[in-house]
Amino acid sequence: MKDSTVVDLSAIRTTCQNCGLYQLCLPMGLEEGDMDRLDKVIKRRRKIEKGDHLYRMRDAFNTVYAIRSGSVKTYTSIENGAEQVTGFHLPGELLGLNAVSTKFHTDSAVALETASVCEIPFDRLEDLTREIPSMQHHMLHVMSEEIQSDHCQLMMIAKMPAEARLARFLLSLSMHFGNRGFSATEFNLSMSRNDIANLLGLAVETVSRLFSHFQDEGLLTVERKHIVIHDIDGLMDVTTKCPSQPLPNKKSSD
Amino acid sequence: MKDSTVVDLSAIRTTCQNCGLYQLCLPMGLEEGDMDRLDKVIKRRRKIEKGDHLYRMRDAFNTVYAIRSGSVKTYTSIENGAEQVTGFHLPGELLGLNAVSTKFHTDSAVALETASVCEIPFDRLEDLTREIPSMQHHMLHVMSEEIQSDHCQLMMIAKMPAEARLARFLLSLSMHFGNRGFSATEFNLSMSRNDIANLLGLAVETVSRLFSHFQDEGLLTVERKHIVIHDIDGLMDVTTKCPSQPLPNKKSSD
DNA sequence: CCACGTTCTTGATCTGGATCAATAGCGTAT
DNA sequence: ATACGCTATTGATCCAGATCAAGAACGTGG
Repeated sequence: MKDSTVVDLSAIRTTCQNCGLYQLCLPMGLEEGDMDRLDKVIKRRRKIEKGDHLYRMRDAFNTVYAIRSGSVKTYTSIENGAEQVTGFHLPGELLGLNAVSTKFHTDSAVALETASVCEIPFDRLEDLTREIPSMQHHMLHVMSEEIQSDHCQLMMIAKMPAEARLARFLLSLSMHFGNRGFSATEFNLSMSRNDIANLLGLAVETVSRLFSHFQDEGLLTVERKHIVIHDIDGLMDVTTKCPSQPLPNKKSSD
Repeated sequence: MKDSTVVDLSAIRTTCQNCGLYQLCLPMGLEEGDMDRLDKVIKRRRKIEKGDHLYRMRDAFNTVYAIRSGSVKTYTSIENGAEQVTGFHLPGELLGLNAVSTKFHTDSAVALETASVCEIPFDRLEDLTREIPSMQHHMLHVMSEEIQSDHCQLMMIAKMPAEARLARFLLSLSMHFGNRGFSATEFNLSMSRNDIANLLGLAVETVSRLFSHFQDEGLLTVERKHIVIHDIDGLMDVTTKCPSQPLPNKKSSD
């Protein structure tokens, strides 16, 4: 369904070099020779259908996944069966590294839509990491980025009101799409309202109401999964609407 | 300013081998020879007074810190001046690694009481990491642990009621003290109520009330900073008091 | 010693967002 | 088509925990 013509597929075998995502993904910053070595350990193009799991909590950890297309949700489940969404992941992102310390996964990863991923055996990756300095740096880089984004998420849930959380979520999606060459103002949500609510620590109903509210304000148009952002700056204003904030330079009315 | 006095400190110079924390800290799992190499790059025993900063947000990142004694709070500040506490850190913990991706710190670290830390230049550490496989693994280990604890924290703030959060916080402190050879049931809090509230995403008043409440229930005795836990199991029960939980075996009144 | 600032506790009130409830829009299997 | 299940929207009510307010306990410096 992807390359439907008669050409032989081996000739057009994808490599990191022609992946189009390589600047966002693992090979970022690698020299050509090193990229070839990486290429050799990667099992490419595993196809994943919506609802399929890349891995599940408690599975043994031996593979790292790079998303090529589609989107993936990660979540952890708690004793009592409740579920906490920890993130939505777009092409170019690396998944699974947080299991290094436990040797088994502490979260699950499920496709939100048809997706394709590259699989990288972790032990082979660790070898490479040792041999290629910039690769080592990159691994630490990826993990420290994750820590930072978690801190940000933490702060958001702990301190920001519901509307600011949703606004920030939408802006972050918009930015990611923009970075990947898609429209930053018009896109489809691959996740349900439920998943969004869960990620943001809100109830579904609240998310739904907020979408309607944003639409009433003229900030965006929402039709089910389809979003068109009309006023990025307006959304950013919402982001900073924290109760504890003095907001000295706004309107100057007082 | 490094080796200033006349007594010869070298005789009592601490090394990782005799640190007592080495099983919790960076040298964990290293062989003796490798530990010596690590020893050589570590600047030991920087003394930190209460309120002093190890580093501040936006500082250039070039050093990783290992806590030897005392305790340290990490926090990020948001645009508007609000502050989000991201963690309290006890002896044996490694600080600063999350700045790898940005090359500058995205959080600040301040001593909650007099503390001493080891400083490790990151570039030297990265070299070592490349040369000592188990060290490389350990670095990833430490970071993935941090990610997991952040996910846990996220879940807690997003899904658990106030009392469960405080109970979990106390149990986690208790466990950490226990692991370090101190009493798991009697200890002093080095952080203020304000800091606790901030970490847990609550108001100070709520934390204060919960302490009183726990005391009324006979779970613990609290006198300012001094805590004595009387009923660990009871506290654990509180931890699982989530509203979304069916709790079939509770009272059976309906 | 007392004065002043900080941190903590406790009580009274208020509110953002959860929960409950009902309906509407879609998807998809028969 | 029709029926069933799932997801989303919208309204009405409720409550956990925030906010406001007032003391009390402590620390620190004169």
